[in-house]
Amino acid sequence: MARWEPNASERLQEAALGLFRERGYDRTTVEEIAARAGLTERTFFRYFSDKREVLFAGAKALEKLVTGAVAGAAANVAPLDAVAAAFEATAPLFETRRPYARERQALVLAHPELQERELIKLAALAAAVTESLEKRGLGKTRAGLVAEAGIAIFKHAFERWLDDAKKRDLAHHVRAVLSELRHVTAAPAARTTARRATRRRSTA
Amino acid sequence: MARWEPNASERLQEAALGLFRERGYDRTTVEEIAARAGLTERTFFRYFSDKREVLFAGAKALEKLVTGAVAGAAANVAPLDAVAAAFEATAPLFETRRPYARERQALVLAHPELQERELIKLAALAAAVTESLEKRGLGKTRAGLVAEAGIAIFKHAFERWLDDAKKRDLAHHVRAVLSELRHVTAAPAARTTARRATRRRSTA
DNA sequence: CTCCTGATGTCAGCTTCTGACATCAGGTCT
DNA sequence: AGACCTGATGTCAGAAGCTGACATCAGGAG
Repeated sequence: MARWEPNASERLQEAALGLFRERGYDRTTVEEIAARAGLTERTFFRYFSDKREVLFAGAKALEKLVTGAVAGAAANVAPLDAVAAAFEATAPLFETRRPYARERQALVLAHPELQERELIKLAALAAAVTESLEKRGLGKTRAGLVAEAGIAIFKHAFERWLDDAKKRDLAHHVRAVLSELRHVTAAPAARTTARRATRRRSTA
Repeated sequence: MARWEPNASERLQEAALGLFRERGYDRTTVEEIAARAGLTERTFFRYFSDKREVLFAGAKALEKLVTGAVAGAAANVAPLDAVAAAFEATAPLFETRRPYARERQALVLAHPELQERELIKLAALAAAVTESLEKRGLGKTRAGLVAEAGIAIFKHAFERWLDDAKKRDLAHHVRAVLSELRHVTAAPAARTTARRATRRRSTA
């Protein structure tokens, strides 16, 4: 028989989420979270470096999944396609949790401090993907751009997925958004139909 | 004669930067910053909503400049070009301050809490640009993608500009990075020379 | 049986940030 | 002129987040 109840971290996460739902994020203290989990404030801070972090426990797993997929992509796949495919591969992580994801999204959106944390997690993910791409031989800037484009695709795909009345899966939206990105970044040679030529400086 | 020394906000910014340089960010308290500026801690928090914010006073001006330029771009310019041009237009804001920008960059890079703040400022900028693009008739997702691509271009261009031994201006680097982005997001029809066809699902 | 380890608790303290209220020079209104 | 208002600042108390140092103690290792 163990000395303490197991799964302290999970208990803290559940307690936190419950309290945030009931009272809101700011009106919940770390002491209250710990108490609900049967622990003390000090122990909370041993598991999570700060109050926000309790909502981002899954970030490391996501990062590993994505970077692994990028690293494992066939060498002849275009970098952006490899990254998009890697994000498609995360669909199973979320598939069964759409209601939870929606609730979490609303919570984060309502609190700038949580948005900041989300943004730095995504930035860390972008950095990790960048590194994977550099190992495939891409230059630093290009690797960074592709990684950040991938993050942008993921963000918009995720948002669409959350709101999708037709309940199509995340991978579907990733493909759709990738297609839009390609459309919108395509070089502006001949746009729509009849237009006077646009004055263009030669880039690069 | 005024009742108080003028330019309280500027004095606080200077005091903060000086102390951060001398002792480091974490070992500087808000009370010390205020004291150096001849004010009290309470007054500091009247000018800046938190300790980090004192380093981001220029963000609003940057946002106005960029969104203004996007809104004022000719209607026949491709959205991504309009956004890139808007970022090129920010060059004068930085041109004379390369050493300061470098120091600030190092400070932010060394402190995750400052990175978070920088990221959310960029996200706000992206949101503002997105709105400008929507007014030009772009759909929500496309506007968001273009804005975020623009931010990515700006970030990498800025980094290159900081380190550029040849001291070329920011606009030059924006154009170069834009070109790289276009290259790297181009649809992968016929890549380099001899390759076996890549299996591709039809997107969208 | 003893010792060590590791998860937890206890406690004191610093810093950030906020609300409530006080102060008071200078301009405004009559 | 004199009363009054305004707005920038100061003072004070306190909540909450977070940290370092040290104590506790069940269970495993030897």
